Amino acid sequence: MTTQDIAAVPRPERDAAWNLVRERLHASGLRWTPQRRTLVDVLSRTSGHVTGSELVDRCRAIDPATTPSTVYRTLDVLEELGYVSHHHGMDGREEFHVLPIEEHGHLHCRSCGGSWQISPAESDAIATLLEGGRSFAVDRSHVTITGRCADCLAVEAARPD
Amino acid sequence: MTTQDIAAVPRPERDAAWNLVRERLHASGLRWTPQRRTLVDVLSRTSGHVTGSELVDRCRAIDPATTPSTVYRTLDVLEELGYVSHHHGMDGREEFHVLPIEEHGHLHCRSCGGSWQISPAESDAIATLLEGGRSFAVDRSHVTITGRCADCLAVEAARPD
DNA sequence: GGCGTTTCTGCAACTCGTTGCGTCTGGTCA
DNA sequence: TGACCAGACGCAACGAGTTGCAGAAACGCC
Repeated sequence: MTTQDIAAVPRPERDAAWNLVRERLHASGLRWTPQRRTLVDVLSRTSGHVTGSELVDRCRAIDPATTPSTVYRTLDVLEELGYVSHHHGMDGREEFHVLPIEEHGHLHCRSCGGSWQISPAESDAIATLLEGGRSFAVDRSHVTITGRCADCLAVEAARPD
Repeated sequence: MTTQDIAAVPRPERDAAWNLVRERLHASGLRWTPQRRTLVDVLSRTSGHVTGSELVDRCRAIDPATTPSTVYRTLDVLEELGYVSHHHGMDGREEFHVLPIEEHGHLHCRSCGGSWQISPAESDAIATLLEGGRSFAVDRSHVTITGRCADCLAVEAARPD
């Protein structure tokens, strides 16, 4: 695993955003260390969802001395700065979502494990619906709904079981 | 396999429902063992939400020889029979919900960890909203929305931070 | 460049939950 | 009553993630 081949994602603003990480850390009195650089490096080449252990693995590919506790602690810091967000998948594993440009929720298929985004408008509608009757502020970026996707439904319907 | 058989059971007959567990197991070619009796015993005296490890602890209080793997495997079986349902809390821990009389989702406060039920009507509205635009069958009993409850919001508002 | 402060790291130990495997036993049939 | 066998059990090892602590090092200051 190396610098080049990961997803050919980067929009210009995205790299710019990542370059700001160091400054943001300094501004908060936090430090810029080789270990954090490694993780930011990995994250900057990642799009969509990754689990915590996947990130640990990718960091180890760059620096084999990487330890899990450092990665998870750095992820906490980056989450506080808004560079990643996390939620728990169906199996309870942590899933990190890199650079949430806009707040959105997720649909999660419990059969195939697939994941799709819920549009901000839909998250908003759900939040409004629930907030209407009670005093509760819905965290719009944490809306995760599980069920079964079209493909898995088709497979199940086809199988007489 | 669904919750349908017990969904119609009124609350007074809850104990009766548990007495049926043995028969339901037999009907499925499964066995009634002392370990399962212990867990069913614990569950029959539990309402609302419990974590897996809490259940292990309570079983150990009755039978100190209880092992976690047996408890979790039995919970899987009971979930398949519809006697419990589980979802993952904010911290990724498993949370079991005993005897889901009707399908409902949850509101979860990320500050205090509190949990409230979402009415079936609301779960339904959310499901309808999401299923409208796409091919996806929402699992209505797994709708879990996080945010902050009124109390925690008040506390945060009061603190100048 | 050297120094002091404070954050961060790495390790080890821990929790929660899962899985593989050999052994045991509940339930059935003769 | 005894034998059989699939299902269940207990153990041990594992994976993901967390935490406490002692030592390392980033960074501001002189």
